[in-house]
Amino acid sequence: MRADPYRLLLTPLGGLWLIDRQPIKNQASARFEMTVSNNSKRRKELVAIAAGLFCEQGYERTTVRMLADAMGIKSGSLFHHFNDKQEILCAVIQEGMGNALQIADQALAGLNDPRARFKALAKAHLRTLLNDRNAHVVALYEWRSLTDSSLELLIGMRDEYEQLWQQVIDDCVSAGLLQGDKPLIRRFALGALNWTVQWYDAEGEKTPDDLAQALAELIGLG
Amino acid sequence: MRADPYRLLLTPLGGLWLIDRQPIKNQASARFEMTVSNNSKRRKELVAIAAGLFCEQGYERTTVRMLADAMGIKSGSLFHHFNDKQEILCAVIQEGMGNALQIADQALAGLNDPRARFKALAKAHLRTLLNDRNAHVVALYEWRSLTDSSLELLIGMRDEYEQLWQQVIDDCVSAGLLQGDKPLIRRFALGALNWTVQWYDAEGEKTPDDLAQALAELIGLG
DNA sequence: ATCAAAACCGAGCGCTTGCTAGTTATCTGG
DNA sequence: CCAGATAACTAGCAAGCGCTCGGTTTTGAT
Repeated sequence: MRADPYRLLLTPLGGLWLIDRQPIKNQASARFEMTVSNNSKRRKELVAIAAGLFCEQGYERTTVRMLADAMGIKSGSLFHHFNDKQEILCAVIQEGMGNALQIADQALAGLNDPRARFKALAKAHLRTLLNDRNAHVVALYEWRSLTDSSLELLIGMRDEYEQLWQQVIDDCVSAGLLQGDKPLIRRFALGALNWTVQWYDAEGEKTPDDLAQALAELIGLG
Repeated sequence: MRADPYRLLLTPLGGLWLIDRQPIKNQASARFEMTVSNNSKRRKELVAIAAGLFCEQGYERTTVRMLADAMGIKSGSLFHHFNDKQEILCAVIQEGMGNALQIADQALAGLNDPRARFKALAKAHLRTLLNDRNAHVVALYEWRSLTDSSLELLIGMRDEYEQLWQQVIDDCVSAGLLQGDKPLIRRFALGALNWTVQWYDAEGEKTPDDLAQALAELIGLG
């Protein structure tokens, strides 16, 4: 599963891209089968703190002692909440992905016009990407440290999200608003959007919505 | 310098994006001031091997013993060629960046038409990105493990490359071929292109040139 | 053939890592 | 007010880490 480093990559905004991967048929939505060992409120706080550290320093360079310090506990106590360090990483990414899926669903609800759906999805994408930035940056950089089973869970969520985008783009092509290779358009669009995580300045003048609008205009969907 | 994890990110294709960073004025080209301690042929081989391992496993998870094994030497001997582990990482990224700059220069030489220059640069970008993929993936994922001085060197090269792109895009806007915020267009375009490193399948039917052409068409420069 | 430089080896030091075990403190519902 | 569950602490182990160092082999120009 980890053989080819290029073929499987986890992207911000919960995008685990696996080339030519068929969506798992009829699988129950991954976001409702959270079989995490512990879902307490305290755990959520800890996950948020971990997200910050992992984002800042990287997963491998963040020691359990650093995590514990930031959480105000001793390193041993950490393992009361999580079975191992990797589980914390998984929880961080899962959190970000879950939010992304939820927000995308909401954004599309009730919209029918392909152009409007594209814009709404792009805005939702950037909002969640830049809002849960810690989690998405961690997802981008650190997915390789996940165990196979964690990866599997997250890939399920990725597939869902990917489907959402592909449908919206397919509809735009069907309506004659876009032309070209449909999966390729999805990849270019998500590439442009995901890349914002690398340069977006929250203090700057442009809002995430502005960026989404600008991208739509660039590809003739303004 | 490492304070805000969002503001400074190293991208594939030698893009170290630093928000609103002014290009260093009149600085001698970084690619000719290779003040590396050792530039032997053997070293180049070792760097290529390291690129593969770093790409596959990540920098932190690749131990000096793994590197040495792959190189057919003992771990102690490694430090005859490099002062420390980080220097190997820097060398890997530097190699990729150097090639990218060289190829981009060549691609633009003699071309005047803005549209042709855009396409040529996009093609050069993808060719080098997917050709030196190991190095660029490492640059994307592992830049945070660089020391400040290594980072400084690479940022110089990044600035050069960034300037190249901005000029080509500015010319397209001036010629009326594109419209919108010029730096934003650059970022979207590079985002779409750089993201290919995440999903491109060398065995597939599309060549890097095909992808560059498809992107040009998507934004109306076909 | 010579010999200095370059490359490599073997052994291991000092330190950090993730994680465990056994124990204590704190909270919560009946 | 107490019993049980949850949370945190103390102390440290075993393994692995980057890296050092003195000595040996290989290489290549003369």
